[in-house]
Amino acid sequence: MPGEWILHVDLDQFIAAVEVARHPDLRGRPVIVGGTGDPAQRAVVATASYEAREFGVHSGMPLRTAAKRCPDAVFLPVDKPAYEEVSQRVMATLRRFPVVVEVLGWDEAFVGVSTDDPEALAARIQRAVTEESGMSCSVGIGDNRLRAKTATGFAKPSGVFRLTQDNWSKVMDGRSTEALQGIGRRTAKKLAELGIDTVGLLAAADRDRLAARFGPTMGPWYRLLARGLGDREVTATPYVPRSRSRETTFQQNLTDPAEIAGEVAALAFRVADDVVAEGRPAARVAVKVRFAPFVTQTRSMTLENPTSDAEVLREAALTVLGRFEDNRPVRLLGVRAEFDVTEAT
DNA sequence: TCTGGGGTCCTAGGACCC
DNA sequence: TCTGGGGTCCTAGGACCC
Repeated sequence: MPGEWILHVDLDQFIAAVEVARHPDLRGRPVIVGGTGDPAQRAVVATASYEAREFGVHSGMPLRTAAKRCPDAVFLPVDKPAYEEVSQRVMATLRRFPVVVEVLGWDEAFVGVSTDDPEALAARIQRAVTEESGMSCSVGIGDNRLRAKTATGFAKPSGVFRLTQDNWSKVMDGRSTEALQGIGRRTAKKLAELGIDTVGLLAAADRDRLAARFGPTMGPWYRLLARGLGDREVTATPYVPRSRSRETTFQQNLTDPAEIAGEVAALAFRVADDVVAEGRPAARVAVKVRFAPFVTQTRSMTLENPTSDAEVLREAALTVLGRFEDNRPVRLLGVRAEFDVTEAT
């Protein structure tokens, strides 16, 4: 009987790769994609090519900072439709194999498969993706989702790596807890304060102590993560979104209340379009305000009745906006619609 | 680090109800 | 009701991921 495997397929430097594929003269040069492509604007790096990463440029970094670190880089605007198109082509390639494909985002997917030779399948997938879309990808092989996804990190760029119960401890125990998907900088720091600064120590940590510090769900879950345990299920069932949101950071802070209200109304209309497209009514409306210098607050309300009506959503957003008391300059505004979670059968 | 945009899930306190 | 315990909803915020 062939073994059950999970492959995590992750496109290398995806956004930068799409740009290089259509501008071949950029190959080998530091390419940085983000915002409108103007490094003087308030925006951050969406993706940097490996050449740009050599200069310490990474995703999430302000474009301004990226420009200082790598002044010779080519800066390009984010072109969502272009990335979506390439992404769909790649996913179609994956679906052509006798596997279950679960799409996680533009540039990654889980593949569930029954095979005796996952490495051979990974290599075939890499070849097919490159031939059909010009993208290179890395593949993590695991006996569950967590291990497959973690393995991908060791496969980059364009390689294959297998992580299972057999080698998890050997590979992971000595690493920082931040190497685990789900543990970020903040949690790693809190863990370190408890004397837990490696995956191995977290795997052996006391359950009750973790629960006392991080809550009954998160505490014990961190311990499972450290042991490499997790879900094995891969499903092709389309994901049902919980919310839709739109937000904007302004190049200049807003101070005029009428202008702020106007922007919130405009965002509410955009969200309403998304709600209509989703085909399910919104049950809740939230407004997010980031005041200068960088203080973020949210206010929200549950609607009397779920609705897709743009006017009702706009009214609700403005009502919620009225509940903010701060009147410092506004750097960002956002509107989110939340759907009721319907019980799937 | 003068710090985007679009998401998800968990926690915790108070309201409210029985 | 000088007052318990449990369940659930609402709201705000935190953390994380790509």
